[in-house]
Amino acid sequence: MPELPEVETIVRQLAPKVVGQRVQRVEILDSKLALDWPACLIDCRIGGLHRLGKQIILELNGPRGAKPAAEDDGRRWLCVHLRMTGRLIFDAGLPGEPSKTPRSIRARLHLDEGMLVFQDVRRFGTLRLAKPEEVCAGGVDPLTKAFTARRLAQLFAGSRMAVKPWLLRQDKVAGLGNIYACEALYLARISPLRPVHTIDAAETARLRKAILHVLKQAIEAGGTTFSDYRDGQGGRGRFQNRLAVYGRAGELCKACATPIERVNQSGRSTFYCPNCQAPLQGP
DNA sequence: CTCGGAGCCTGTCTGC
DNA sequence: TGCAGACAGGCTCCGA
Repeated sequence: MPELPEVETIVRQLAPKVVGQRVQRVEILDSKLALDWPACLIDCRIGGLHRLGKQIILELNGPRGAKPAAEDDGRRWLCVHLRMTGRLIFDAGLPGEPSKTPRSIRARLHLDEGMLVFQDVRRFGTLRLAKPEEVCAGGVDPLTKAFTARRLAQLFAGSRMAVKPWLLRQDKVAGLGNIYACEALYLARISPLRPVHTIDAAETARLRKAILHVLKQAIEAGGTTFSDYRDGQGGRGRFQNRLAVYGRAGELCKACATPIERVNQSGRSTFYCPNCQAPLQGP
């Protein structure tokens, strides 16, 4: 479940290792990924690596000496979406590594030194190559200055959705997933069941602050490893130890000792404290 | 337009 | 012990 903090962790770890390197060879091991692009990648230089919402973007500069067609500067973005169980791990290719290839490895990008391995057990993840202008940024990124309480209130306007499913909408706010949506609502003491149009200005400001706090803390902890997530070096996150409600149904709320409840919203689990996050107006 | 639900996947866990 | 079924969930697509 790589959400914003997990993707941010991966990007920060991988960037110093891969930026500046050239792509020597591309292996597509999962036919579901088979597209006609691998050849385009050969000899491209990785000019940058960044996060866009939950996506990992590899900026590729065209092969040296190639003459781009008119109105095409040859720049391409390789967009990696990890979805549920995807991993993007740098393998330095040190001698003595096991040669066996797990079935879950879907693609490998061989670089001048080492390689990027795209592994994904459930095969929900995607790889696609696009021109930068074709890549949609989605909603506002919570870590940017554009993510103000006023902006959040504007986005809320007109919707009657419950706030937790609303927070998962990447076209509104890009980067939140189930874990951090639950955690942020707990921190803001807002019920996940509340329709967004009932959330007032003070609560909106509180929620914005809670989202930022949770995301920053999670990035500091290297993300949350519930089961599948691994960082760019194959390591685990540490934020799972600090989750207040997610995955803790039946355990007691740290603030008021009320048992944490789990409900289903739009087919997804929501965890919350029914006392701290009372459906009707907070304290 | 808005919203909920199915479907995509496969490893793991639960219950008979 | 073995096996079927439920479950996990980010995102897209479809229908009410």
